[in-house]
Amino acid sequence: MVKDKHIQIEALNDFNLQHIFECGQSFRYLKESQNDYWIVAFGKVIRLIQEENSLKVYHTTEEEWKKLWFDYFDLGRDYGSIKATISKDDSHLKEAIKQKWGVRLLNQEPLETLISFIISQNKNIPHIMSILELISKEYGDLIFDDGNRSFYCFPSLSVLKTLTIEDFRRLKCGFRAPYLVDAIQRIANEPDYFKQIQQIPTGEAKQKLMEIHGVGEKVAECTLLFGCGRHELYPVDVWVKRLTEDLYLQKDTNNAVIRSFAKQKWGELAGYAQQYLFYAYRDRNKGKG
DNA sequence: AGCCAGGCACCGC
DNA sequence: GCGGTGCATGGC
Repeated sequence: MVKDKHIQIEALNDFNLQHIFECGQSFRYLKESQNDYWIVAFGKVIRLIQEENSLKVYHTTEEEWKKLWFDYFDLGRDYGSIKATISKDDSHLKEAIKQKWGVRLLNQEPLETLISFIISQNKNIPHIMSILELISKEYGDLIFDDGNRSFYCFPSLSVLKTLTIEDFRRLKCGFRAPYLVDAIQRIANEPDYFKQIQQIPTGEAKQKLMEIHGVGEKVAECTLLFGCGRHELYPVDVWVKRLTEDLYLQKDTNNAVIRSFAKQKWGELAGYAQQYLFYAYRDRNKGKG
């Protein structure tokens, strides 16, 4: 159906485009049709078409796939064994994984992840996506245009650091505008900010991110889980709070207790458990408040 | 029309 | 430390 040049990836396991992109971890994709997605990251755009266990990837090369996208999709990891471990003796996870078997934790760019989750507070996913699209259209480079579809990359730090609170308000960020400016200024003013984050223990990295005005525990943990490879984190938002209380604990449990429960139950794999549970539970209950 | 959305800061105790 | 409240915006 699409005649352009592409590369072919074979023998994929535990991989489903819809599950990966619609589980709420990433915001810069466009669903062309079932099993056919455009993805914008790393200043590039690719189109992925999945059939069973194989994938056609357009607008990339074998080298680029190995260098960027393989790790982005976390393909070096055996999700079969992760799923077996976290769902052992756990009927809730067994059920969530049965429904959302193809989720993978994407290794996304830290800065874009942080900005995305600062914007995410008190918003739903479609609105987060539209704001990120606005920011990219206005301040990112046009990276693809075939007359039918066009895509803009997420702006670089050097561009972002020139934006003011008023700019972000104009981009519909509302009360988050000063948060975004504070985050960007701190990162721009500290050389290798995220390199440092990568090198320190998770708890310290979380504290450092929380120095940013407008970054609390949840945004810090989402940044670290989805953007810095800290797959042991179990970010507690309203849904995760609700589902953990509902399935495992009891109502009105303190968030710190929820996090320590997850750490004790799933250890280094808590982030995977969080994502399967979050996606399945939200799907099942959305609209019910 | 009013309520809600992958929270957070700020304010009273 | 904790619980309550306001916050910009858009979709329903």
